[in-house]
Amino acid sequence: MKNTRAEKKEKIILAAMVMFAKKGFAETSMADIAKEAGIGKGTTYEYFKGKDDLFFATFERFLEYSENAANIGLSTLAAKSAAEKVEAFSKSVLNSIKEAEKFYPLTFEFWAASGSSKYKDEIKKLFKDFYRRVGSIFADIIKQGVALEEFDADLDIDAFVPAIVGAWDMIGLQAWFDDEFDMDRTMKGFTDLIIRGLLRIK
Amino acid sequence: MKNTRAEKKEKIILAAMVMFAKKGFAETSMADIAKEAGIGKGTTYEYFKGKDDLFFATFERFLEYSENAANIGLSTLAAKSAAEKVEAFSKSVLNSIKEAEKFYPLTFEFWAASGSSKYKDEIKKLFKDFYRRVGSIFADIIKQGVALEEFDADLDIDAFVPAIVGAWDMIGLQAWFDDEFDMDRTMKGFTDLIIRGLLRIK
Amino acid sequence: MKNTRAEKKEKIILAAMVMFAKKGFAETSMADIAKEAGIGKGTTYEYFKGKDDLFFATFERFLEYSENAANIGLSTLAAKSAAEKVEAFSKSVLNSIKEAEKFYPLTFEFWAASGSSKYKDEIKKLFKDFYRRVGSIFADIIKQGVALEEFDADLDIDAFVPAIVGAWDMIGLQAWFDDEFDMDRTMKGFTDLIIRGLLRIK
Amino acid sequence: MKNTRAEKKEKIILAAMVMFAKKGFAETSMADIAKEAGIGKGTTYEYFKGKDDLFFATFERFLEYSENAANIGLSTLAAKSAAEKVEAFSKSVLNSIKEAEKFYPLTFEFWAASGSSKYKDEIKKLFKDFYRRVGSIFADIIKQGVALEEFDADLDIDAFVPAIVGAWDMIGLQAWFDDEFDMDRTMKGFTDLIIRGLLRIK
DNA sequence: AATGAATGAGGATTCATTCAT
DNA sequence: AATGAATGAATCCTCATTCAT
Repeated sequence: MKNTRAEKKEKIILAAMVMFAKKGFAETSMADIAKEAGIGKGTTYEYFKGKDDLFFATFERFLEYSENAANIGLSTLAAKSAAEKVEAFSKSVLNSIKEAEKFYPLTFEFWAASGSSKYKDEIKKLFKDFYRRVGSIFADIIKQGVALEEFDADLDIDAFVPAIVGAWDMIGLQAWFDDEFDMDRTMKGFTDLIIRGLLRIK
Repeated sequence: MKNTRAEKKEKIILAAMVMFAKKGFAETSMADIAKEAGIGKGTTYEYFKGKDDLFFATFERFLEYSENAANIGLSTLAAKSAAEKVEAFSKSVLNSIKEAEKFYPLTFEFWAASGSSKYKDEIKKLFKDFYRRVGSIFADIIKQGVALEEFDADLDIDAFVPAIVGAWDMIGLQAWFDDEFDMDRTMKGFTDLIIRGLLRIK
Repeated sequence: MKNTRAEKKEKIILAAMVMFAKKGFAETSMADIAKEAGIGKGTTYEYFKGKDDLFFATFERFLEYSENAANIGLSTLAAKSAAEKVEAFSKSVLNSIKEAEKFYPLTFEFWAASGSSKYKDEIKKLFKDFYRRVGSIFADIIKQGVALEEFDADLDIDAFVPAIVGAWDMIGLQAWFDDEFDMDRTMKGFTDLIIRGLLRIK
Repeated sequence: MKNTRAEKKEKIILAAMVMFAKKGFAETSMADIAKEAGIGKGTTYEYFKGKDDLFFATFERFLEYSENAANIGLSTLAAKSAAEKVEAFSKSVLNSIKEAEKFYPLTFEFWAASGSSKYKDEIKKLFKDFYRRVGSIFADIIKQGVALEEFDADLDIDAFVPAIVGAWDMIGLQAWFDDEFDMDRTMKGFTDLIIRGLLRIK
């Protein structure tokens, strides 16, 4: 097989994600990553220009995962009513949060990097686009509900959607801080409230 | 004046906040901070054990500010109805976000530090307590609304409140990523939706 | 053709000379040389033990060139008087300096290597022998002039010849430092002075 | 005493000269220099921006020494005739070459650096100016001889002076290559020849 | 109390060399 | 024979921290 190169690159990215999540970007040495990847210290530089470059690659991979998770959520919407779709999408989001839980600190690293790293501008832009895209997926679901006259037409959908998307992210964050935090209950309670707010008032 | 010592300590903390917000924790050198504070490099060590210690002090100061902001929000609730209180509190939160906008990247640093720094456990705990406290303030407002039979009694208030509190934080985050982000509109739209969800359905 | 191996070795040596002249020994990487030679990075090691070995081969080639130049100068001495021979030899030296001008920095590298490289002793020895040989060629010309009673018999020929040979080298060096340096005029003026010094005083 | 700083800087420059002369620039590590100077590894960076910067400082110091040597030679010219002055100056030059003998390989390093180092342009310029200045000192001596009608008026002094100056440098170089090289005899023979060439032919 | 000169641990990176293909 | 992917030794440099003044 000849795609060894791509596979090895992937292996390094994964090792970097593991280490960055565990020790943070600054505290992780290139040697740590090489060791985790099971390769020589110099080999990393055959695949990435340097630590910053590798970090950025890690970020891109992270966004890809997140994006895929959102799309998978979208694909599972066989639900009948709009409210059920909202509920289903929320559950899917929750699942992807849970899956990525181990890597949650990575998110912090990327957010922090948007404030100070060499690639801060690119990172900010990619985050912005990402949140917009996810928001737009969710907004479409709601807009369908409005079209079906299930949800109220007076809502400023594009306004509150970013807040909801953000709220989801923060459920993961609070779970990170609080071992007793009940993600399921919070997600359910929040989704119920949102749906109550969305529904047409007869 | 005798409280010079406390004042100087304060000055150093402030300088550290400025530099950490600008360059991030790892990229900020103790020399940077001393320079920003207008003192000698060695002096910092007369007031703090080391960089980590100073960072932690910075974090405590940050939480204090945030806590105060929430309390100030609380103190301004002269509104009549519960819905108006929710609205007023939201506005107050928005104001404090706007005020702290320049320091937003600091939040990233603290979150990131909860994942890897020397004080990660303390930071996680303090964050957890902070979010719980803010949540509890807001939950009380809603509970009053329920008591007044203005809000629905079936709501699982403690469940969704953390999500709402989180959403507020993320409004600041998205504004950080997106220069065109309209915080006012998002906050208003979100608050309206929440209130619709809270109100008793007659 | 069967001498491919020797040709390739030659190609590598030439590539090394080009790169060493351009970037200096230390700054030139084996990859630079391989690229310049149009071969694979590992191939160099099929022909040379390592970088030092290749450098030494480069030095030997350099001395060969220089030696040939001196001999060619010698072969062109059809001039009649001894003074004319001195003049003709000087001109020939100047020509070879001009031809090698592009490679002048190489000389520095070899001189420097005589001070610190792995092969410093060999290099010193070869340089010594080289200067002695060139000096001896020139000394013979003068001695012939003495025999013909054209030059003064009281001269300590073997004493000053090394200085003259050195002076020629330094004409190249000063031209390297000084773009406005007029090599022709300097060589002519110097040769005239030397010949005046050599001639018998009647 | 407060000039400790300048003294320490000097100490580092000296240590660097010793090490560069011994191992060459590329092979000398900053640790080598620090050790030779008897200071900590990091301290060097308090006084010099980096290795290149230190090297350049070393070069400047080297030129200063050389310049002083030439000027001292000039100041000792109490000789009567112009020929005696030429002789005296030559001797003085020889003395300074002998004194600097231990550091001779340093010259190679600087010459080599003029071909490839970061500061190559500055080094080339300083070398050019240096050789011009030394040449001009020597040319003045000869011109005085011409004015006194001791030396011939037909000589193209500015033309051959650089060659003579170069020859002096190369006497040191050949002594470096050849342990048996007799600097005194070469210098004497060369000077005699030059003077013969300079004198008016009656 | 305040300072900044001195320090050395630590880490990113380069590159000569090896070796499996 | 030719290659280039892999390696780790080696080194420059930064910076948190100490300490003499």
